[in-house]
Amino acid sequence: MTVSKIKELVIIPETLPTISVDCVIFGYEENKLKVLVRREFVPFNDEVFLEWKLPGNHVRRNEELCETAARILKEQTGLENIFVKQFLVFSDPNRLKRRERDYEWVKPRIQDERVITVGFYSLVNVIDVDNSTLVEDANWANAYEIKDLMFDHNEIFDEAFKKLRYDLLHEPLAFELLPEKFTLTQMQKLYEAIFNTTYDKRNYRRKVNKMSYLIPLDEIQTGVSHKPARLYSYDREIYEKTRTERFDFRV
Amino acid sequence: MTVSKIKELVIIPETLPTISVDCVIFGYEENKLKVLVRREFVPFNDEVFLEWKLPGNHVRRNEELCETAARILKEQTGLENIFVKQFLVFSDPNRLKRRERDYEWVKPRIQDERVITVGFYSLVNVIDVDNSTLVEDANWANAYEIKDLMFDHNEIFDEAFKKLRYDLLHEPLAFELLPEKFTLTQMQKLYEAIFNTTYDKRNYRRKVNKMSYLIPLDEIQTGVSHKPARLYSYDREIYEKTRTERFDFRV
DNA sequence: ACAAAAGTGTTTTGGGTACACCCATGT
DNA sequence: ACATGGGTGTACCCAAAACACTTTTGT
Repeated sequence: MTVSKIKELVIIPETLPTISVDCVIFGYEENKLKVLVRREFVPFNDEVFLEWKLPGNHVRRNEELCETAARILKEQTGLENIFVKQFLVFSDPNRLKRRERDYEWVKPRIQDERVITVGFYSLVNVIDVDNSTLVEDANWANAYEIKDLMFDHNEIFDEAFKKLRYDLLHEPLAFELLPEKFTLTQMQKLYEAIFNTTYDKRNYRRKVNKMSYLIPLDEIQTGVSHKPARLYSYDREIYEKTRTERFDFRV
Repeated sequence: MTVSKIKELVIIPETLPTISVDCVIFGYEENKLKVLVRREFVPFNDEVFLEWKLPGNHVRRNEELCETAARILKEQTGLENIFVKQFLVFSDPNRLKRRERDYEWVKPRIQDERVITVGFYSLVNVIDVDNSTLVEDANWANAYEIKDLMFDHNEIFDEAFKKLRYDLLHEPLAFELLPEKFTLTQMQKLYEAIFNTTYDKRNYRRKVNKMSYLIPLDEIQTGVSHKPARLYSYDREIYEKTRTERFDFRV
């Protein structure tokens, strides 16, 4: 049996040795911005440390990086067809060796001591995530209270958050985190959660009312004990047709 | 003699097999935006094709990606301490195989058929480049007339140009392309070259006069056959102290 | 009736944009 | 004297920001 024959039979496809993808998965739930972190038990010096890291994985030989990111997302949340976006590459030759116990933990999991990682971020609506498909060691942490993460993952998170905020002002990303039909107040609260601020309701509405791709539906909220709000939906086609270079989503 | 002993003696350090850096080196000369491209002679089917590509290189085992980019810049232009910035990763598994003759050419130069490349861009003032240190096969091409490049390099160039324009509106990058002391008209012409447009002189000046880190010097142009212009310099420290999240360089 | 969120207009302020003439220098 | 680019001010319009009350529903 040749080596290539053996390779074909191996279930886990071959991965590239010195490159990986790490994902910052942002979630939105109860007007709060969350981030998915994974718990790991790290044995070191006869102790076991409870640590947290971002989900990540190796890149398979025949996949694009965004496919790696989509795969990580599926593994962690069960969701498919989710928006993912690369934001920065982290290439410090010592990035895995900043704390000895982290490196001891990761050593048997990598093929080369040098691993360059490409950071991706992703947006999911937490209510779409079936808690049974969320892997057991995953946890939705408050984005404003991220604890110490392993390796350079705090840095990766910080860069992802910066990029998320920038992109939200320049692309219609918010609709990845909103339900199909949403109220303007829901949209406003989402921006407030991500930018950690508050906006004036009237000014906010004046601004978003200029967006032709925000479609007011002939439908209102039901089951709320106050005046029901009008529902809106996002029309991607209108956005694609009418977008201009300089447009931004700032309010 | 052990393998590791041999490795120590090899002059060219070991490089990572599946990752490379490609550089889009922007230059500015005579109010024109240029890009450095390399000429390659590509033998294929008993013919020799003259082709062009972006400069690139493998990543050494102990260097950060930005060090790889700086090394490429030094090799191509002789310049050191130049601004470089990563902008996007290109990971199409077939990116080297889009044209058969390109792949035949590159095959003996790579360690693995799959190479993911990280795009960096860089800014140099072409008059700083000694033509004797510019490598022979390099050429400053007009950024608006880029010919067919090898592999996915047209795509890499397009993305670099997009990112350059974005960054120029949000960071004080222009000063990387301007001489130490410059006139406001020189600065305006630079933006006009990069954005391929023209601006109103009075409005442009009103805008840049609000930038506290643009220092008017007690010095004017000499040797020009018209009213000599005032010279300005850029004060990085003032910029760092006074920059705000939302500021932009749009005019 | 009350609680809770929806929905709506006006004023002020500052920035963007459009536009034309005189000035200082070298030849 | 002339050619060349340097340098300046004003008017209009629109967007940003600050600000408070009425409406509709469920309980």
